[in-house]
Amino acid sequence: MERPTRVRFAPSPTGPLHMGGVRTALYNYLYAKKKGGKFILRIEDTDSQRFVPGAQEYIIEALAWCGISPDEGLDENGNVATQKSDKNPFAPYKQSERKHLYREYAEQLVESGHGYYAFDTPEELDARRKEAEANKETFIYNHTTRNGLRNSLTLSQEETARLLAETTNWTIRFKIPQDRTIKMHDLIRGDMEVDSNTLDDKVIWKRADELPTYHLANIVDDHLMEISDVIRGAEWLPSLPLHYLLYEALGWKESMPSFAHLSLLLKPDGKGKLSKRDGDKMGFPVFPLQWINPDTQEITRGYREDGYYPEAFVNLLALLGWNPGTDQEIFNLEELTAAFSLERVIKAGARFNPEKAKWFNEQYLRMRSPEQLAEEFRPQVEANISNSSYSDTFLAEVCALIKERAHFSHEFWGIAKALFVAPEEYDNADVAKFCKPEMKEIIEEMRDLIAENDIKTFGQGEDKEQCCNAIEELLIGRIREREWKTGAVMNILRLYFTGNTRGLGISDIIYFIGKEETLSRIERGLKSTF
RNA sequence: GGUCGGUUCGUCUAACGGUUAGGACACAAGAUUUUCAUUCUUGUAAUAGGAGUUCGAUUCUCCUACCGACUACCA
Repeated sequence: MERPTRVRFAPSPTGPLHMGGVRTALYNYLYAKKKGGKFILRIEDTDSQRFVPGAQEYIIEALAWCGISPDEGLDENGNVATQKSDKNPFAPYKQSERKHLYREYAEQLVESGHGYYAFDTPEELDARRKEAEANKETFIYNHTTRNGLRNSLTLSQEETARLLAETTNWTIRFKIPQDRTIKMHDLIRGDMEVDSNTLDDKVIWKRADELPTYHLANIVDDHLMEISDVIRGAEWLPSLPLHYLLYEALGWKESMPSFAHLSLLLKPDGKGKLSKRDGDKMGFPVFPLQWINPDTQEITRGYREDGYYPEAFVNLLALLGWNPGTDQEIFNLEELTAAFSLERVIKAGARFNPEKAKWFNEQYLRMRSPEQLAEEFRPQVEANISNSSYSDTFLAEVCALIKERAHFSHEFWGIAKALFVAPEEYDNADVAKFCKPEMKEIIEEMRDLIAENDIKTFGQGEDKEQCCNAIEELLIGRIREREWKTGAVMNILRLYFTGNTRGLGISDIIYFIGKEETLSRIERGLKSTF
């Protein structure tokens, strides 16, 4: 029986969305699109203690930047939907606004014997755990211990009723069945089984804030929202047996979604999973967007602000733990959708490699047209030159020349600066190396050669290649004729043009700066270095 | 400690039980170039260890080691 594919990404608004979270969202999105289904966003804010202002907005913005916007969950204004509509039939999509729903199911579990009221305080439980630890035992809140604890199973009906009415710190726990082997299936990992006696009677509802815990809210909402497949991080694998039992106890076993658990993203070096600190330490972002901590105003860098294209970010994330089985590495979102399958998701954790991330961006940068790049470049030019009036064509031609020298478009100014402004100083080591006294006359002759000839440069009607070829023939022609060393001559010119002897080609520079500026820079160089 | 998951070049990964174990990033060398970068060519480099099943194991089973997650009235 095929049912419509409906998957959800269900983050908790406790801070900015980590790149691992974005990957989970991406895989959900790809899976949904591949199957012609729906990708749903649900905000899981059942932890009133850990709510962080702005986190929810951050999540929405990050998904939008990546181009993986949800089919359901947001209203026309881009906020989490609270009202039912054609687009959002299961609204609200935020658990705090669904809180009235959960208690009913928790009570249902108590009535059917799958749950009970527990009156233990956190301190009491903590003491029990410490005690067990001291005796080198493991404290499990289950059939071996629950009968010795304060709950509706051990207390009289009257006492239970009294505590229920008079106190507010009780919880509802799920009663894990005894001596069961729970057989589970994961779309990525295959079959697994767990002995129910190793499981804890988890809290599923808290009287203190009248909110469910993750486990209950998650199962109830996935059921109510008719979720067909749950694709989530591997950190949830240990709770899968509990979730199986919850579906069973609620009578929803038949419509239980299938599960897929994604492996974690690991640190580039060392041990453990990728964390915010690694990014700070090693100089790469861990978050899609910049995040400003509302309490401390501390700024955490993001891929967007670091100059990554969203396409590149999505591409590199997709290949971290999944591959198409071919040598293709560059995919746009449509191609990813077509190629994606959970069967090819890797079981092992993927170590993130910042170097490869840069390579991906470089690939996308090269795919962009000179005109697109010019748009990105113009603000840099304007920031460095007041009243600049360079044409789109000029900037586009510059971008075409320099695009292969950059990983990011924000590097453009640094690479192309010499095409806009004369160097302010000359590299001392280069001067010492190339500006030998005998070169002075040679450079003067080159200057005169340029001055005496009709040199076509940008905007003079001919295309760049023709102009540059002509310039090169003129200069190299003379150098050959006089049997000078090409490098010795050209590097001095480059030094005068750019300030050092590394970088752009001489004829390209002359083409862009024009004859007048060329002569002026040579003149100034001659005066300063001999 | 307990439960669960994982393990192929430094990294991401490919390989119906039969391959000289392939590709990419990074690195190195060479070629090209007026320099740098690009580009091209080449190279270094891996099946965690041990048993077993099999004619044959990276692939299947078990054990060991290591790594990770979880072990909250957090998600």
